[in-house]
Amino acid sequence: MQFPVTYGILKPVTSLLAKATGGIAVEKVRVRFAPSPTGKLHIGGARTALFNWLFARHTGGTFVLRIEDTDLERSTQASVEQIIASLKWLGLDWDEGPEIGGEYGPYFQSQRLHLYEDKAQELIEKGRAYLCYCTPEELDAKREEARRAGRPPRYDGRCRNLSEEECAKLAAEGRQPVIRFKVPETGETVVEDLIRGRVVFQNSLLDDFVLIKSNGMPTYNFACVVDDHAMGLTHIIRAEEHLSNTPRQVLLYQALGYEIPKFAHVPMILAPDRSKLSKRHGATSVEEFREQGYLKEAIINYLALLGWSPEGTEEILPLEQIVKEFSLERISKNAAIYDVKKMTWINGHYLRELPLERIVTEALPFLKKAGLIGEEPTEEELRLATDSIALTRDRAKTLVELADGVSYFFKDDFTYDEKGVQKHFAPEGTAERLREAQKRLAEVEPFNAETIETAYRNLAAELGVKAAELIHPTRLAVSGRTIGPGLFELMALLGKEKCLERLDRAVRYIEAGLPALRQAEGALQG
RNA sequence: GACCCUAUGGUCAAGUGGUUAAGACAUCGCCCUUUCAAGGCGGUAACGGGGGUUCGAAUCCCCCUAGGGUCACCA
Repeated sequence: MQFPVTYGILKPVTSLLAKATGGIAVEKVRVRFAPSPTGKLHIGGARTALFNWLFARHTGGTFVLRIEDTDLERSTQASVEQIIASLKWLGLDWDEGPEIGGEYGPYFQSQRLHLYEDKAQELIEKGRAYLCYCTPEELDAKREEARRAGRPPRYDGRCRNLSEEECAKLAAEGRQPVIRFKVPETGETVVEDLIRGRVVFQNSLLDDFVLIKSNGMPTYNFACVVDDHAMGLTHIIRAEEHLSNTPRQVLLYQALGYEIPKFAHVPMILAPDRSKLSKRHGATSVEEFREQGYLKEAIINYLALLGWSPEGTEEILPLEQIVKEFSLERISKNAAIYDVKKMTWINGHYLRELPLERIVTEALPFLKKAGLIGEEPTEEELRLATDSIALTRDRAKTLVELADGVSYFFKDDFTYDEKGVQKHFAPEGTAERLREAQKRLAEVEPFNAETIETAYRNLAAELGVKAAELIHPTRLAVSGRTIGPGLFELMALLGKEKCLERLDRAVRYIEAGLPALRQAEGALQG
């Protein structure tokens, strides 16, 4: 095993700030998000990152990003890039970490291996750790045996007191040792958690866990402690799944003579079936939600509300407000089931409240994907996109819906909504009325929402029908749909020429296709 | 299985010994209306169960139950 990278000063400094008032030393907050790059950033991870980020921004502290890539099998460069891209997209910027460095770097654990090696060596010298030559196969067998006998599957500590000769003998067999921590056999370890309070664990229940694997890589619990200390972190805010690991880490802090940071274990986010989030629950990664047309504002806002609550009753909160209000005290203790419906509602809110240009920018990729505009949109396409989105965004909940909702402004070859045809095209006299409307429309000048509406209302009066009887079939004729923006604005944007064409097409459609449809219906009813 | 955490409507969640137990999403109804949204108004719906403590428990304690988490050379 080699340790190719040298890193700078790893000083365990906790920057102290003397408060202007009274001279009380106040520790400057340093927190981190430490994902392992074994997949995309899922919403649980994003929420943990968010809470850390919020806490840092609220307190004027430092937010560190550290990549825990010690699992050689599962870590990938692609995941690193994915996670970084998602964090950036969400706007969760870090003050130290990959791409920007910092004085406590490097920020990839795979580049800090000799630190862990040193610390493990130190523990061995202190008599707090030892070499263990048991093979994974032997351990598996023992675990299995213990399980069958109904005993807890703990490591039995058989290598705890190996002599040098014994070690040499086992090494000669070609065994690669791991380094294990010597857990006290008695006593208890207390975890003081900012959210859970005081949690006590019996040391006798813990076994001698591995610090350094036989391939030279550190385990999570070890690397985590070494780095959290080396990076001067003051608060460890992470998901509750780590609470049970914390006594091991506390033991390590003590053995290494480190000051113990403050812990805050935030509740987990569960899938709707109450189980841990996984692929089978549909979209769970930030990237997937993005692809489904969610805005970062909505995701952030929703995630902030999962496990944390503002003091007031308003739930739609701009990020600045959340930063201002955020506090660890208001984080709840119970796991939360995420509810896409609520996030979708929030998304809809931002879709109609954010500046139009912003929504257009966000929507463009979706319009391209839907084939509505080209890779390099023309001036004309951009104008139409902006205007159609302005008309439509109030009714969309996601960018995907929005792109779908404006599609008929860009494409002529839409089909008519089936139920709409039965309801609005089938009635006797519809073709005639549409023909009449078309004629009337041809004379409307200028062609704007107001003039169109006047023409329609007048025509309805003359024909002695309700305006709706004209409006509904027209909507279907010009958009293929029964729902959408106000018809007159829609037509104005579409332009006279297209409206006339589409009305004509509808009339021909009704005249050609509907008799057959009516007959079929008659046959069914008769 | 052992250990740890948690427990207020379908979901999020306020609440820290005395409240008609907030609010939001969802859902239902009404209004507005050319449709659909949005918006407005209103409705349905909760303290898991059992023991204590107390004049008084959603709030404190114990037990049970349920859910989740951890028990790896994964993180």
